[in-house]
Amino acid sequence: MRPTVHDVARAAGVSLATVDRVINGREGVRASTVQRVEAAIRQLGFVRNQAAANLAKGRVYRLIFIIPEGANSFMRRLESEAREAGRQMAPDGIELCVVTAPAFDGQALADILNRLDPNEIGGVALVATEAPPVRQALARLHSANVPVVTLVSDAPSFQRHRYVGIDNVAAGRTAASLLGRFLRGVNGKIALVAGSMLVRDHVERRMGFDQVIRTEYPNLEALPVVEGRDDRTATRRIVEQCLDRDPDVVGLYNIGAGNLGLIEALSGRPPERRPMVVAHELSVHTQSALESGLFHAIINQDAGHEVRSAIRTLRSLTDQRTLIEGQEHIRIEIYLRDNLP
Amino acid sequence: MRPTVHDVARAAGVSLATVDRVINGREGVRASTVQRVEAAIRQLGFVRNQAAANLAKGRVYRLIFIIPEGANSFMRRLESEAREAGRQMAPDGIELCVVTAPAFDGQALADILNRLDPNEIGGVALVATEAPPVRQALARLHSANVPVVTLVSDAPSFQRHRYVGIDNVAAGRTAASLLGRFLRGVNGKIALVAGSMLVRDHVERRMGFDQVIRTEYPNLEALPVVEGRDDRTATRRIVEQCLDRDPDVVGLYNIGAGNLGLIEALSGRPPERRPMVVAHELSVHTQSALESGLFHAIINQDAGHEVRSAIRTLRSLTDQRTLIEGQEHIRIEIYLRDNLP
DNA sequence: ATCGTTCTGATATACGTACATCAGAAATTG
DNA sequence: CAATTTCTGATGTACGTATATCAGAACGAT
Repeated sequence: MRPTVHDVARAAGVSLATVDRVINGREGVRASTVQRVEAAIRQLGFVRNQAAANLAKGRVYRLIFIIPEGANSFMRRLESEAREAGRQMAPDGIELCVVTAPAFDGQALADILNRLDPNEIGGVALVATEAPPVRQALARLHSANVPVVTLVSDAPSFQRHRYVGIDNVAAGRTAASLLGRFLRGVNGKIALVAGSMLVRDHVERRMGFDQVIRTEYPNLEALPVVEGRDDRTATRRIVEQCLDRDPDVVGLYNIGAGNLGLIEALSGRPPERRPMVVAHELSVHTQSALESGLFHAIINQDAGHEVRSAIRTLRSLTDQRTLIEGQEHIRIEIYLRDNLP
Repeated sequence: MRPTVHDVARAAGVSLATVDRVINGREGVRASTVQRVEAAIRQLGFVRNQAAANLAKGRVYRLIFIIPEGANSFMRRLESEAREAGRQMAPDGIELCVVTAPAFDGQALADILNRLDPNEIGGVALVATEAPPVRQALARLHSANVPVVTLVSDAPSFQRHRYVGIDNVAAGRTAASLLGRFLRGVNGKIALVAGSMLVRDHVERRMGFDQVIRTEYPNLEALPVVEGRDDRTATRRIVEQCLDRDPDVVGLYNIGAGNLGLIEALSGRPPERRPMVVAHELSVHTQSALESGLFHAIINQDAGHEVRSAIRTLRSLTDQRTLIEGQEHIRIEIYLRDNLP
């Protein structure tokens, strides 16, 4: 049986109340006594039983998840995973509140953050837009000691405790390596489609992609990015234009969302005139595009994993428990037709 | 606040004791009363607070992990992850006991299983060798209602509650697709190296690999498997022989362990005479082989994830709680130099 | 109607921790 | 040395559930 506060009290020769004061950092204990208690804790290897503590406190971890609105299927996935996780975690005293915010709208996001009462909440996870009001709102939460994690996309200026998401530069490099390897011995151009180059994760992916293509695949040339605003019809149109205009396009990297439009554009072309395609985010659509050979690889980040990792991170921040680092690392997943889940 | 047993008792118009009898399936309650209580539970949406229940029961989940001995670095990784998880989970009332068994020795494994007292343990996770005594030992545990999960490799004849590991046929297919794509337009042979074709996961990977190469890459021909018994020097020797003998070898798939020997064999050859290489399991060695360009892709399963998934699965089997399926799926991870963790 | 069963209620204790109260001991001050 | 102030101990209650005991109620059978 693991040692309890009672054991600590006995070992230190003090009362339960004193042990409690020491453990919870309350004042009114002489320094020398504190030392005796701490020595006993170390010696016995006492670790607080968090479940019992939560029970006694009647604690609920009230966590807020803020996710962009709109048709972006990854964000919708993230939202539904968050709601699902909220349901699953309720018995463990986690109350998860999922909120949506207008996409790409820094002020709206900041308003939501500023309306949060630091005393009422146990943590915030958000997909952050990079804008001054957001930075300020995050700074406010930070100074009020509210645990905060950013999801999916990060910025160095954000005051947050942790970023939960993939390394987007590495993701771009990975896309380039896949296309480069798949197009071994082929000369030609690669079309790049993004949602918007105003979004940091897209910029970073682009950067990583260029690095690798330029230094390692001289047979390939990356064309300037065309923007589809993560929108189906817009993406379809620009992809069609791009492929029609330039017959040398042998590869395509879709940096953002809008995969539905991309699939439509590709299906409309004869198989021999389709490029090698790498896109992001697994969904029913991209998955069947992989299976049918329209897409050749998909780079994915696991939305469910991100949500659960964010929850664990926020919880451990309020509990001051240490995390299992390996469990919280979000992988850059590569899917071919053969290793689909 | 979530409803408690007290609320249920009040709503059903019965006492706390009766609610307890119903919830824990104890006898001594008239059928009509049981129905009233169950109705109240449904109506209030009562869910037992597992933390409080464990506290009251003083329950410890005593779990046994059985992992093969030997130099196989994936198994060592699995072992250390299990021990680490055991340390981390101890505060949550999980007592994890990690045991090693002689590799490829069905009888020894069965002996360990048969020595386990079903009343003393809360679950077993094991890397199972396929052999009759093992089957029987698993059947015994099964009939004693001990939760059991198999790790890494599965067999249809095993009586277990769940398999925690990757789909090895799909892993083989994935390896073939990678080599096929990377060797676009190249004619030649592919060397296959396995630990032993007596091990089921190796056989399955081989099967998946052949399926894809034969049907989709007529330019490539898979050579017969050579066995390196997951051993460093043996693997080195057979790889060297194989590459020297056959200059047409343009690709190599290492199905099992023994990556150190493979790396040595490859380093000893001039760069232009090295094949395209896909291997299994990420480690410091395979990782640096990827980075230096000796290996071109690695297929991995996350040992830490497998261990934690096994623990969650065993726990939920004794608690009768439902799992989050998405969290328990073990991915076939593909690593290139660019998406290393 | 009486007896013996079978249910049910009331009540208490326990798990490990948090937190509050109050009395008394020890240290510090004048 | 007395008067404070600061520290410590003893004790009780609470969280939500499990479990045990015992008395009494409702029930079935005779």
